[in-house]
Amino acid sequence: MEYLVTKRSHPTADEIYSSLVKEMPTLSRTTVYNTLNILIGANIVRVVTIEEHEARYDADITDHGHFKCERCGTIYDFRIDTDAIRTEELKNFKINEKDVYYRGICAKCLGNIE
Amino acid sequence: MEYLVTKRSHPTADEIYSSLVKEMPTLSRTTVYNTLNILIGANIVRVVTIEEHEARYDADITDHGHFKCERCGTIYDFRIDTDAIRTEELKNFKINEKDVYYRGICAKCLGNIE
DNA sequence: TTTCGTGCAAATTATTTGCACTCCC
DNA sequence: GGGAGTGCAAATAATTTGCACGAAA
Repeated sequence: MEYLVTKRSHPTADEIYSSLVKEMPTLSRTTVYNTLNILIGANIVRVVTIEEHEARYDADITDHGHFKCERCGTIYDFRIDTDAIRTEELKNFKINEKDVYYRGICAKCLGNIE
Repeated sequence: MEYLVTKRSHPTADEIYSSLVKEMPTLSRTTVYNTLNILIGANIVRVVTIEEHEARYDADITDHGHFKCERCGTIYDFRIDTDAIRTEELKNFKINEKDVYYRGICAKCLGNIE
């Protein structure tokens, strides 16, 4: 948990394992998954599934979107005003969770191209 | 492709396979995946990754959000005005793709509970 | 003949599960 | 002792890949 909070990137389970196993040599992947699932159940951690094949984890559970640069792979957070999204079609729906994922090229990579 | 366009649900690769294999007994899963990937590459089909473990496919490539009912599993489309989402933080970013996923309980299931 | 779509079966990979072990009350 | 957290190794499951076959051009 401390790792997720301090490192504000959006690591995969494997990245978490690889980083932490250096300090805790006995750590196993199972424990990483177990712990993550507990944290998710407690609503302290969110899953970011911006990539199809692997889940990423985020200790920031406030409403915000994720942008993934298709060139450098960096994932950026951005604030969103979800209330601005008109959703008349979901008028009588109970919305528990909102995920907004954008993909494209970030400003840094765009600058490097020119 | 015809299947995806007529059936407006958001089937998984396996659902597509299972449905089509009845009409085309020689069909293989490989061909389903091959074809889907061609269609995705041609920007005719979008992947909906509202579920972690399996990809769903959508022949509607216009900007719209997806709502998944956690009770009945139905996936609803809803129109979104993506321009209404203020994204000053992505000012100089090139955005290629926008995915909006909501989860909760749909009106129909809410009605059944009471 | 060469190319392309197809299909089988094996490989891949993130995640889950079964089970055994240890630590701590 | 008993429960919880841990870790190994095997299982699971969606998707990809290697390869070979057959039709079409």
